[in-house]
Amino acid sequence: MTSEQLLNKKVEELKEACKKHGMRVTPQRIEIFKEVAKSCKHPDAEAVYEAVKHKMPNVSVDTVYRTLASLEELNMIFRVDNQLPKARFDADLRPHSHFICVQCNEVYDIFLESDEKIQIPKNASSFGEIKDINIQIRGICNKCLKNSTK
Amino acid sequence: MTSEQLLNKKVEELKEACKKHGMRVTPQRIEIFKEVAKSCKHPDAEAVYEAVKHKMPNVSVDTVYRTLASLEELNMIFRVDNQLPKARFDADLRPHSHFICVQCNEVYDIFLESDEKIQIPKNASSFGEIKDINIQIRGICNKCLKNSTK
DNA sequence: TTCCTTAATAAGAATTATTACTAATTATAG
DNA sequence: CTATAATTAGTAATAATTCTTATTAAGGAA
Repeated sequence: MTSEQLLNKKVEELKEACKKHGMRVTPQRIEIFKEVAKSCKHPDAEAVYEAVKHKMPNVSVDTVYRTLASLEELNMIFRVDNQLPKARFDADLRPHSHFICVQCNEVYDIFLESDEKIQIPKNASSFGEIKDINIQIRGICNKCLKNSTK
Repeated sequence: MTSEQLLNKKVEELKEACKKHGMRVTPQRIEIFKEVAKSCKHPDAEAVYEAVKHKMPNVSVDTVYRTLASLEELNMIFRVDNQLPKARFDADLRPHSHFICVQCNEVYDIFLESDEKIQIPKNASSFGEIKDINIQIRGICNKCLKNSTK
């Protein structure tokens, strides 16, 4: 399946999710979702706004923030846990972790190998009902390492 | 060792770290650090400010933010990865994870049992140089679960 | 001890990210 | 076709954090 087809499939999922929750399928919603879904950059709200503006010059900042929030409620996207001032979004729902570069703030996806499995700490469930688990690895990415040795 | 003694020990560590890095030991630094170190609440900057104000009524918001940042540089405290608008701080340097309640935003420490070990995803190091790893479990804490069934 | 350099602080203004509001307009989905 | 959810534009509010400038005080030197 090409990335184009994969994206279309995700858009279809979004449409269904909207209908299921009595939300209208609007071009803005589609575009904003596609922007997050097609990027591996884990964009922030501003980046999404800038990108969507190319296709829809009239889109408003407000719509982007509102839409990102509703896509999150639909569980079509989620926020990446980070220590940065801006929220970063991810539309890849497969369980995975993130490598966050402390220098350039780039966020990379880390997928586990087939024989690996995310380990939930034994006594985690003693604190309450678990919804999800997030793992971030912080460090300096290869790109930044390369630049600093120049 | 009492918690009082433990706190004093940590303060001594801070003083040494300051000297080592050519940073002055100021009452504000001590107080702000103690406030984070003695709490298990993972306070945000505002909470630290409010608490410190009781002892030092003239302390400024700015000093709290600046000091928290420099304590972080000294590796005496760190930020808890979260999706909340406010940064939360932790002075417990022992490796541990966090349970974050999505309802009340409380942050609980999760320590691994002696036979457990944090698993770093195999291909994490392929992205760059790893500095640290963070695990958050998101869910609804026992307190909130109890309140919602009432 | 006193002096001196300069790091650190206080106070409040400024900035940044995000959210909210208004009212008029658009366009989805039944 | 129609009811109304969603959007736009523009502005305002808010919340978290950072900057600016004058002042203070830590800690080394005399």
